[in-house]
Amino acid sequence: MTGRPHVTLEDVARTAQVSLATASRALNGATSVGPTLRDRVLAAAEELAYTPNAHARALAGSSHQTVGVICHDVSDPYFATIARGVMRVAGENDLLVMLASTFRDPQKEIAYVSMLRAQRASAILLIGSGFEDRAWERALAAELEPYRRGGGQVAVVSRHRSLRVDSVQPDNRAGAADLARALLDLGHRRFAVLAGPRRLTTVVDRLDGFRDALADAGIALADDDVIESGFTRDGGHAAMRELLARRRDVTCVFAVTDVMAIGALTAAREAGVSVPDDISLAGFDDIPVVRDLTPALTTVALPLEQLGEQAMRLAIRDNRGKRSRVVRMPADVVVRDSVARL
Amino acid sequence: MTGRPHVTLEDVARTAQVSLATASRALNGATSVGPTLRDRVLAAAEELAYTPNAHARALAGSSHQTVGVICHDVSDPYFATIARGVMRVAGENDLLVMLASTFRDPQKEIAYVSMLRAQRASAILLIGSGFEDRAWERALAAELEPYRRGGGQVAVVSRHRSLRVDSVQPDNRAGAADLARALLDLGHRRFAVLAGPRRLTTVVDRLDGFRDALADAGIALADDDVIESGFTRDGGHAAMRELLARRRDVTCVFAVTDVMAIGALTAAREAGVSVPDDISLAGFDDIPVVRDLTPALTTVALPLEQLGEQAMRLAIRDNRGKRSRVVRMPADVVVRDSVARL
DNA sequence: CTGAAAGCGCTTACAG
DNA sequence: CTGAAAGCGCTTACAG
Repeated sequence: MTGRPHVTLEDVARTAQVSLATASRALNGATSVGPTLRDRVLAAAEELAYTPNAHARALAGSSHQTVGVICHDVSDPYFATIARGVMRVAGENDLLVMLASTFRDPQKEIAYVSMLRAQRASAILLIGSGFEDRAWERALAAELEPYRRGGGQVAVVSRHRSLRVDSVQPDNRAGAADLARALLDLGHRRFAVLAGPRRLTTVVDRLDGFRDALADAGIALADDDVIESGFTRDGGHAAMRELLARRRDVTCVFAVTDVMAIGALTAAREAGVSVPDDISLAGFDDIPVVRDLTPALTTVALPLEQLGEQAMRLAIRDNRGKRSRVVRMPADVVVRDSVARL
Repeated sequence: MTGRPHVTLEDVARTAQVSLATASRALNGATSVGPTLRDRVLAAAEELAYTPNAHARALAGSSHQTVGVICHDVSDPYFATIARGVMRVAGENDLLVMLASTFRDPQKEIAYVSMLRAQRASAILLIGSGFEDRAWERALAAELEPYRRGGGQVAVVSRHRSLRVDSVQPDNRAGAADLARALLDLGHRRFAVLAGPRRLTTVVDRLDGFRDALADAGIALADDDVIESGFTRDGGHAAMRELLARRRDVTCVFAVTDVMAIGALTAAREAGVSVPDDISLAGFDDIPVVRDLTPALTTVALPLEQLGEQAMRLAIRDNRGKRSRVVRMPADVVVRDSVARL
């Protein structure tokens, strides 16, 4: 820090000609302070443009008004929409949010938890899929454990295999199964799935739900019918290109996220393949923009903003000692124009 | 904070049987500490899962590794994309970002600056349009002034009339003018504009640029040709509905942001009006998803991620004493399928 | 290279 | 109602 030093409580106290304690009390309103002195303190603070030092406050034992939120990528509409819910609840509770983007690097996730721990964030929210990776899970737990022991709250959105913390669980598996059944009802029998990396629990859950429902109807989804690609718009685009190049007899494609479906839709258009006339397409999440696509995308709707709101509420409501809470969120199939009835 | 108290440096020092000073030095690596003692300290810290208290560090005069970022709405693709650039640079510099969403409430913007000031964030970034409002500007300046005096860095993206701080300026005016000329070249003569609230500087700049370029070509844009609406997808949707209801002879519509254009596109589709066969449509920003729309949207491309990166870089590179820096960013017209040649 | 001690800016019992 | 003083958990001259 360069420049003139900060104005401190001491400056305010001196200007108001009161003790440090009185200045502190007057500013915090809590304990009673005589009106004369209080006004003098307030006036002095105003005049000096005083702002309390949050670090000193936190150290001295007052409240930590910050929470940490870790997501994979803020610019992904899925996270951006969840983040909106998080920010709203945070704002309502006068909390400051420290938001970190891991850019899907598991190591960064752990590094950020560590930083947030150092900041003594009162809560840490992990938004987004966990990784199916034992070593990573252990390392994450090793950071989270002492954090919680020190009184920190932890809440996650999506499934993290071995983390015993409060969580908001979108019903990925059931939603994908419902989608499969809806598509079967429309007459589809030959499917392909555009999937993200299988180390992501979300991918695994959706894929399993979809596959199992098909199996229940006597339809097998071969490994070959699942194209694994990046968990992004470009990943979906590439996967769809690959699928179309193979020229298979697929009538319906399920992209495990809307973002991938968006890329897939454009890939189809570029290849001169009409959706849904030549091939049907469905996604998952119901991010805001999918109803503005042409055709509007059939998908499994998750109440994204609520996911964020709920996670934040879990983190705010202390839950010491009790066992971890789980808030399940519904996943509802929304049929739009991107799927055809056969 | 409930639960067991945090592990402190003192615990580490005791465990390692060294002084507080030595433990501190060993952990920070800076000053030299004998290898034996250093190893003992590191082992103790590891064993106790020690994490330094960032508040104590900040108070004691070490570095503040946090920066504050204030935007209107994280879930808006425009901000989300800019935020991506911000997060990347922050990550590269081991900075933690405190992100606040004002939800377009000017008062909240000021309140957040105040909170960030209290946190002693080393820099504050204001992302997004300023408001054309004298009282608000004064109040904002009243927070920012003492912050900067105390050594805080400030950088903004977009124009803020009276804030004399470092800024990243997308060329809204010139970009809109270029767009107007491109549309004129395609043969359009009757235009309408779907605008956001005029108290936003971004709206004013784009509108003025567009209008002036038309005027230069001898075409007047009547007040009546400008429909003011919300700065959102739904705002664009409503504005387009209104325009179509008026059944005017407009051949081309300019929505001042892509997000509004997306809503407008759907409104047209719902009304059975074909874009671009019946009416042409253009946006501004080039958020990622617009190339995936049908038709792909003609727009004015802003290097959004770079906007965020540059702002963060300005904030990181100290600029004490020198006058405020301005980084201009190009705005390039990208013609896609949503506009027809007449 | 190592340690004792002051100080960062607050809050909060503890007295009065 | 008000004040003197201890303490939060670190860092960093200052001595040795």
